[in-house]
Amino acid sequence: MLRIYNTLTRKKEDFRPLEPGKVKMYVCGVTVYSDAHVGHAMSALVFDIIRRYFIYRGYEVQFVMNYTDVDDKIIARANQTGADPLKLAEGYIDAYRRNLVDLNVLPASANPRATQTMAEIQAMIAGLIEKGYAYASENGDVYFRVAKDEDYGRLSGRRLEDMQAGARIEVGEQKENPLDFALWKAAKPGEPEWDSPWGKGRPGWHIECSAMNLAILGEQIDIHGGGNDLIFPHHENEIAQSESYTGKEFARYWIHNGMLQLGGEKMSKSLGNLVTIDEFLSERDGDVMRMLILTGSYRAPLAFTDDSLDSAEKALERLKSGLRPASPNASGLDPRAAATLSDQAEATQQAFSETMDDDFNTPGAIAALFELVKTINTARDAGANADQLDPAQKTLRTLTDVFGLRLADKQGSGDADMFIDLLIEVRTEMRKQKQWAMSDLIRDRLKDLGVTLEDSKDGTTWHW
RNA sequence: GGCGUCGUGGCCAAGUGGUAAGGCAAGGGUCUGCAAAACCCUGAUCACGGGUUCGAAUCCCGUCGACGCCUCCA
Repeated sequence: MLRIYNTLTRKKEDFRPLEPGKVKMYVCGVTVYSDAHVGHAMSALVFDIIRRYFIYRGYEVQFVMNYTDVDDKIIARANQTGADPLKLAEGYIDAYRRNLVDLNVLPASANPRATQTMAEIQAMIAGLIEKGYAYASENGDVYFRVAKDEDYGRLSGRRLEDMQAGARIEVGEQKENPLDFALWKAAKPGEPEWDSPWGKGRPGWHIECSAMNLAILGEQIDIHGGGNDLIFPHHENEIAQSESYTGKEFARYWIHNGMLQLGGEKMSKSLGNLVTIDEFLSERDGDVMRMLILTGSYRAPLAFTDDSLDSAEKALERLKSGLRPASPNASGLDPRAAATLSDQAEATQQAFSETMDDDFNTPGAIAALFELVKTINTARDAGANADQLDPAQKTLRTLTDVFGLRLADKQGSGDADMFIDLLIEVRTEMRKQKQWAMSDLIRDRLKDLGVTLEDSKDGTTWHW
């Protein structure tokens, strides 16, 4: 039984989908007003891994991730640069899409955008007004009436009374209660605007997610995810809107990833302590970021440092070592010794699932994979041939696929392979004649070109 | 101040009642012409102080500390 830590109850709970065998999940995407950073990558990767695990377990997964393509920051940014806000957003959406591809994140079932969900958003706002959960102010804003929602605050564990103290109404807002939040914002001059029953304007931030969920996934979903910085107010408000509108429980399980830390602090656009995904990928492979996340637990803060990345990179190499081919002249193991390979493969597969079932415990699951790697390497050293290694290596490949790791060699154009093989063949002859100096030169020069040779008593292997 | 998460070997980190997985780093060794890789061996009593229990890293109370949210934020 898969167990998930539910932010709503602060407990691990058995996962029971609304519909057997199917998972509806929605993850809050990004507001596209600048380049995405590795913190966004973390969130995308965490939920990609969760999604892939559901698929591995045989679920049919509907995965929706939105783009917030109209909001204050986008408008502010556009005004600074003289660009059109919607075009600006479009550009950043394209960039983020490319980032996700580079990070090997599976494409979402749907990527709704605020600007393309306008009808649904307005319908929902109108419904909320009708039910008394929202009101339009004189200036054309529409606010959600927090006091009308008895269990407001249940996700973030806050009580309205506690929050009243520090809350203030900004100049120009016409709220009944300082904690009321905007569903619709009246347009100011020069801003993107849409017609509505309340005058020209644009949606507030929270309503788009509620409307998109309703439009694409329906009134109830299994899993709602996002960074834990969204718990309040964003997800709290989503619950308030959706449940007030439909009268039904919105999401069964709320999953939140921890924040990526740079210099001991949360990486964020407002703090400015960020590394963009593009910057990261120019330095290291996307697998490294994924591995970093896998070696930590998704709910905890994660340190993004050179040391932690180096460590992740090495760990990745270690996983890859399990996939290296048998030695060219392997003599083969006796059947009994070979059986330990398939035994371990089976044990690993089981340990993998058991561990992952416990709230996606990736560090534990990775540990299981390392055990398999060790068994494979030991067997290879002992002379296992390709056929004997195959089942265990297939298992390793399958399970690393579940994590979305590509484990690809650095380059490997393919065309060079035959020449490298030829060089090795020649070098092997030289080594037989003890021409060490020339043999070492070939090895060194190939190393400079990124090709690593490894000699063993059973022959020479190479990898990029 | 309120709400929440957390504090395990040099670093990262699993483990939520029965005497501490795994990775990285370090040291020693095997293999090897050398190198690399791989393999083997070596290390923690779990922030601190109380308490519950036959028994606690694991439950309870307190202290200290870190981080997140309480305004936009993955």
